[in-house]
Amino acid sequence: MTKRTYICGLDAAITVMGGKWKGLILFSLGEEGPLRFGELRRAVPGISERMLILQLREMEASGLVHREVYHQVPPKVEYSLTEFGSSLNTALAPLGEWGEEHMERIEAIP
Amino acid sequence: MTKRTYICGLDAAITVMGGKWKGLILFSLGEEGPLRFGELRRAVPGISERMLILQLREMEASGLVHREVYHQVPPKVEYSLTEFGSSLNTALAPLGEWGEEHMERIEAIP
DNA sequence: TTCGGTACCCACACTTTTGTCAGTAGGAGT
DNA sequence: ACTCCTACTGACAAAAGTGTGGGTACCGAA
Repeated sequence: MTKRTYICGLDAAITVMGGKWKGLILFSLGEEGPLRFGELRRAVPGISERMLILQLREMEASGLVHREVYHQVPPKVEYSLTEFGSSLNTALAPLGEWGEEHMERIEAIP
Repeated sequence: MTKRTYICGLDAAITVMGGKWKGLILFSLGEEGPLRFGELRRAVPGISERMLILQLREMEASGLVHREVYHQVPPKVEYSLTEFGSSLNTALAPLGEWGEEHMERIEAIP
């Protein structure tokens, strides 16, 4: 949130995909296409409703995801990746592969 | 730090490169080769000594960086990427490029 | 004897992030 | 009338992250 300019591209990228969850949300939306709130919640195990909403709001504000409201009862809201979000997702792919490859080693760290 | 298994590779990767700094440290070490503590501090603008040390300790424990002590006075300690750290750095490259490409858009977000 | 330079460590306080547990709207089904 | 369903919202507190200002050790130089 500091108004200064980022020191490099990686810095900027890390800022937009913030904490622990945004990457996973991006990943889920990329893999499974548009998802409604409840589906997304199930797609990202361990996240609380509150966290999911907060993250989605930020990602919407960043232009990473699109929020489509269907005026129904009970309510239905669908989240999907924008072009921007999709491009981030692509850039994130190698990182995901790296994680897969070194999964055992990473799990042994704590 | 939770002992459960990660839900995907991206999850695992995000865990090892933790917060805001580890990616930048990795990047600096990758670009400028082995660096001593003070040099690293200058290479990552805005980080405090305390943070740098904490992050380096964690990264050492994760096997991402190697710490080489030279028994001199005044002290000299050099940090460098391990193979493991280097591979993460490579996987991080596309993310850095993405950030560069969309820098303006990202800066306009807050 | 005092000072400079390097790489740290420690205690404390503050800020940000994350979790928990309630509660709301409003039409449909019973 | 009452309950169910979904997507939220809000208050509160615990946990994690981060900054600040000090201190330590060591040896050589002045």
